[in-house]
Formats: sequence, structure tokens, C-alpha cells
Amino acid sequence: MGERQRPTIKTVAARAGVGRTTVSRVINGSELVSDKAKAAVLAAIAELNYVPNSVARGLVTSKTNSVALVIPESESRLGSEPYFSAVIRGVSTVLAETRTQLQLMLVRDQGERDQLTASVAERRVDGVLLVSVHEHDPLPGMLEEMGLPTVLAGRRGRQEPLSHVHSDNEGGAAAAVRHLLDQGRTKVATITGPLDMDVARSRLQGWREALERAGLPAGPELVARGDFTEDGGRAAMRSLLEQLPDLDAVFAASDVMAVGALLELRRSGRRVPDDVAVVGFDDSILARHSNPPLTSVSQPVEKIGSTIARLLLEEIDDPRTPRRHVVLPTRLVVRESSGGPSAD
Amino acid sequence: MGERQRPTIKTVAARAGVGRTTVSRVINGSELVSDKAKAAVLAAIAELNYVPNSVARGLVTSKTNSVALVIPESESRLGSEPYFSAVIRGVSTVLAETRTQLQLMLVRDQGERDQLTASVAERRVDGVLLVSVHEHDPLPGMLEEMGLPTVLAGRRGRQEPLSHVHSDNEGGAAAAVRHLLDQGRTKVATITGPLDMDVARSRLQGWREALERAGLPAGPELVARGDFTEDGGRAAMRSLLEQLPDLDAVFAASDVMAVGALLELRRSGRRVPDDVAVVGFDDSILARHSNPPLTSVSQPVEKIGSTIARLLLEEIDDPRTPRRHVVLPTRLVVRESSGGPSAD
DNA sequence: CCAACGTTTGGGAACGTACCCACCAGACTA
DNA sequence: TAGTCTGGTGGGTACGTTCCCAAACGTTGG
Repeated sequence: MGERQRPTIKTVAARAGVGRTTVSRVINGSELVSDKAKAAVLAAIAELNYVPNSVARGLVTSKTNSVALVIPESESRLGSEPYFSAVIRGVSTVLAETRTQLQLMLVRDQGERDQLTASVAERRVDGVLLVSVHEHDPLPGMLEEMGLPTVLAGRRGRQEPLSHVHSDNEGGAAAAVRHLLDQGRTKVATITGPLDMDVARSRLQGWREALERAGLPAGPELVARGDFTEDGGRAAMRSLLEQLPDLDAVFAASDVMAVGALLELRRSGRRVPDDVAVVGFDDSILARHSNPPLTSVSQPVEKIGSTIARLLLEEIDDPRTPRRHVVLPTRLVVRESSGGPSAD
Repeated sequence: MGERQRPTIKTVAARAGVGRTTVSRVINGSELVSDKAKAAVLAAIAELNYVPNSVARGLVTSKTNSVALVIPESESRLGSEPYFSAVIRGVSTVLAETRTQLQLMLVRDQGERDQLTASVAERRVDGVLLVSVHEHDPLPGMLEEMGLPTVLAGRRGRQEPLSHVHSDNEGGAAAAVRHLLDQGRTKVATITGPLDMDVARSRLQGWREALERAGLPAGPELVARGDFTEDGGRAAMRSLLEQLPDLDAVFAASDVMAVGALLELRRSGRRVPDDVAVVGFDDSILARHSNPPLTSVSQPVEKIGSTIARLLLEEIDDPRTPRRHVVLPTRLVVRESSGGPSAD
């Protein structure tokens, strides 16, 4: 199949009648090349259909022009959670602008985790984006120690030395609860995410604060722990109903858990929002189409993705860039499930 | 920061008191090494915390151990379509087993398309997975010409020379329509995807066949073209209702379009399923939670992902592997929207 | 006309690995 | 005892690029 050998920089140099270095300079846009030589090289490149070998280049420059996006997926949430897709989209948009490759790494078990650290140690990437970190995840610390640029979507805890981006989870949750109180609800329970994640703790904290500020109880009997899955939300709702048959509102820390809660409420014979009002978090596509449509806290997920990517590129570009953290605003989208006037 | 120079194979050789080649042999699992030398090398590797440089290795072997997953995203469907997430998950599972990296490439516009072909030409990947191809997409042909192993999820047309995997779209669609007919419906319209995609054409064909086999009309007035988006589904539904106010069933070629249709039906005052029955395709998380819950054709999306990955790895391993195509079965999941006995 | 200078150029490293091949020691054969 | 294997070993080279440096080339000013 006329599959000739791929041309190298040497072939091009010979064809253009110049040295290797000159070709290299043209490729990399150096100014120190005469117009004549430049033209000759460009012509040769076009004729030979030459494309630089990025692996060879990477060997000498020790840059790979690619970053890793790490998504832990033990709970197989990718798929049900549109969150990850949106983050990917945001990341991808920014990376495309700078011709940076995106390595996607789904980490399910310990084996894949080991592979990941090995891959990172091999310096196959210039930096790492970490999504959905847990409190005691060893990975961020390892990356920090290795001196590899790293940016988190979310954070391990309130003191997060690494650069990170997250939305105003506490404020969003508080707004959700205030909205429920405004509708006249007084027994507002909550379904949390896994409490070893800051997102989950922050949303719980927002719920608590809003209640306390209103002088209402926020005791542990109003809290059920979920795991950001539909089944988890369903189970949490069931346990809440057993403990507090007379609750009149629930704030779920994610839409997926909220729709699980909706199913359980219906099963138990409650009407939403008449008997129990429900608010979720994420404002995903699910919220618009659930029955009833779900009031939810909207967060700019795609923007989180683009922001972490941008921060990472800057740190790769200049490793002395100080670590930063960015908080993005949330917005409450009211629909039928909370009994307020619908936005749709 | 005690950030010493990374150890190379040479450092290890010196430390272990052997030659470079012996170290290389140990790393690559050659048998021709004495136990003593092997032990010494292994010890040195552990002490120095040595990790082979995959870029250097790639330069000499001209293998990158990574494949590209290309997702065209002009319609910004990633995010709303859980389809892509599931494919990613399936692909990732298989790749992890063989320590192959996954490069994710979202292609939105011509610029990104050019970047992609350049990146592929640079041989930064050993093979390419192509998802959601359109009929006249030049990319598959280019890849074929370059001799780069390529596997498609979906196909360009009935004659697809490249290896590909898809679900039984025609059969699934036909089953959906037969189910509607079983419920006593007689005016069954359809909302198609973009007809330059084989998935869309096949599902349309399945709809047509089932109707004709039942001796029912399947004329163009029963067909509205969508684009796999919610808004597209909504618009298509509207135009169908204008043309045929008395239709009593709709088969939409995707769940996302189906929920758009549901919104439009409600807006027009129709009850689902009493006045109009609706069936979707994909059986995504949306289907379970829409109002009413959506009868839908389930396809094994994650399996599509794992299958294309497996086929690709085999072609990379041995390029003389004959091209194959795999068809995976679908299954109808009945819920309320079609008026049949619900499965939930 | 020559020295000094700036511009342009190209050859020789080096990056870290895999593979070819030549070599060595010891065991085994004749 | 000499000759032939055979399992182990390591040095040289190549992969395709970038970068350092020195050389070649005008050009300018004294």
C-alpha cells in the first residue's frame, strides 16, 4: 500500500537543501530564519506531507502536551450523573484551544488506582485534574509531593493547599432551605452525600445553618446519609420517613438522590409537593423531567470544568504560579416539587 | 525540595552492578536473566524508585499504548445523552485491563477536527475509536487510508468496511412499534434522528417495516425529523401534531427526543398514554423518571463500548486481523407512557 | 581595507529506551 | 583434552527531535 516510511526532519532538510536545525526553527516559529530558507522548508514540508513526531519531541523537551482528567468511579456514577459529562465538556473546550491532549482515567478499584499513579510517575502527562476527591484520598498528596501541577474540582477539606474550584455549595444549600422555609415548611430533613467528601459536608452545613438561623431544629434525626446514587437517595428517604413520618420537606444534596427520594415518597403514599416538598442539587436534565419537576440548585458545572483546565494550564506554563481557589456562584431554580411558583 | 533527577535505566544498571540491557530485560520480563542479576536489578529499581520513561520507550518501539476515543459533539449532546458516558465507561473498563491509555477527543468544529487529524497523523495513538459517525464523515476514510486501526460504534452505511459494533436498531424499533400496535394504536408516527446517520435511518426503517407488515400506512406525513436533542424532539412533535391532530402513538428514536415530545404533548393538552402513547429508545435514566415513565428500547451501551475497545486492541495487536462487525441485541422495557402493563 | 558586529546556519551533542550482535563462562560432547 | 553448544551479559547504535555552540556570511564603521 504505497505506505512509505514517514518523513523525518532530516528528510525535509535534505529536500529543502538546508540543515536539520533550520527546519526545526521553522517548525517552532523561530524568527531567526531567512525568508528564503523558510519558504524552502515550508514547501518541502508540504510536498513530503511531513508531520513532526511528538514522541521524539517529548523526549527532549520532557513535555507531553497532555493532561490527565481523573474520575473516581467506584460508585459507577458516571452515566447517571450528568455532572461528569459537563465537567469533561468544559475541560475539553479549554484544552482544545491550546492543543493539549486529554487523557481520561476512570478509577474504579485499587488496581486502577495503582495504574494511575504509575502512569503519572511515568510522566506521561504534564498535569492532573482531579474530580470528586474524598477527604483521605492519598492521590492529591502524592501528586503534590511529586511536584506535578494539579488542580481539583472540589476540595479535600476547608484547608486545601492545592488549587481548586468548586461552587458555593454551602450558600446553594442554604438558599434551597430558605426557599423551603419561605413556602411555610418547618420540618426540613436532608439527604446528604458521603460525608468524607467536602461537597457533601458543605451542603449539609448550608442546610444546618439556614435552619439554625431561622431558629428551627437541625438535629441528627433530620439527617440521612446517602451516597449520591438513586438507590441511596431512596433508602435514605425511607429511613427518614420511618423516623419522622410528619416531615414536610427534604433537601437532597443531588438531583439523582432527589429523584430516588421522589420514588420512595410516592411509594409511601405522600404527594409532592402537597405533603412533602423536595429540592435537589445540580439542576441536571433529570430535574426538568422528573415527576413532578424538581426544584434544584443550579451550579455552573461546565464552567467548573473550564476553570480547572485553565488554572492547570497556567500552572503547567509557570509552576511558580501561586495556588488559587475559585468559588463559583449557584442559583436556585424553582419548579413544582417545592410548591413554589414554577419557573418552567 | 530534594527533587532529585529522575533515575534512568543507566542509574539502575550502575546501582545493580549490571549492564543497561540486563535492566531492560528485567523490566520487559525476558527469561534470559539469571536469578541473581534479576534480584539485584529489582532491588535497585525499588531503592531508586525507578519508573521507565514511556516516552523514550515509545520513541524506539513506535507504540504509544494509547488509543483515541473520538466523540463528535456538534450538537452538544454529551451531557444530555447518557449514551456517551456509558460508552466511555465500557471502553475504559477494557482498556484498563491492558494498561492502555484513553485519549478523549471531543470534536465540535472544523478547527478541532483538523487538530484531531493532525494528532492522529503524529501517531500519538495506536488506534482510534469513532462514536456516532455521520454518513459522509471523511474521518473514517482518512484513518483507513493511513492504515491506523479503527473501530466504529455505529456505521456509515449498510456497507461498512471498517470494523464496527452497533445494536439491533432496526429490530428494536420494530419491536417498539409492534408493542404500540398491540396496545391497539393505529396511527403511529415517528420522530427520527438526523438521517445522515445510520442509527437514525435504521430505526426509521424498523418503524416502517413493522407498520407495513401490519398493513398500516407509513407515509411521510407520519415522519418528523429530529436531531437527537430535546428541543428537536419537541419541535418534531409540534409539527406532527399540526399535520396529524389525530395520531395516537409516537415512536421517538431517542429518549431525549421522547421527553421533548412529552413536554409538547402536555402543552397541547394531550394525555399520555390515554390520547397518545410514546416509546423512546435508549432506556436511559431519563426514561425511568419522566412523567409518565417512558417505555423505551434498551440497548447495551456499555457493552458497545467494551466491544469496540476489545476489537480495537485485537487489531492493534495484529493488524492483519480481518475486519468484523458485531450486532448486539435490544430489549423493550415497557412503562406507563405506552399504556401497556408497566414493568416498574 | 580591515576589524568588529549581527544575522543566519548547521553539526554535534543529548534525551532514555529497545534491539542487534558479539562475547564470555561453563557444561557437555566427542 | 579440545571442541561445541547454550544460557547470560553488556556495549554500540538507532529512534526523531531540540538545544548548544561555533562557523560562515554579509554589513557597517573607522
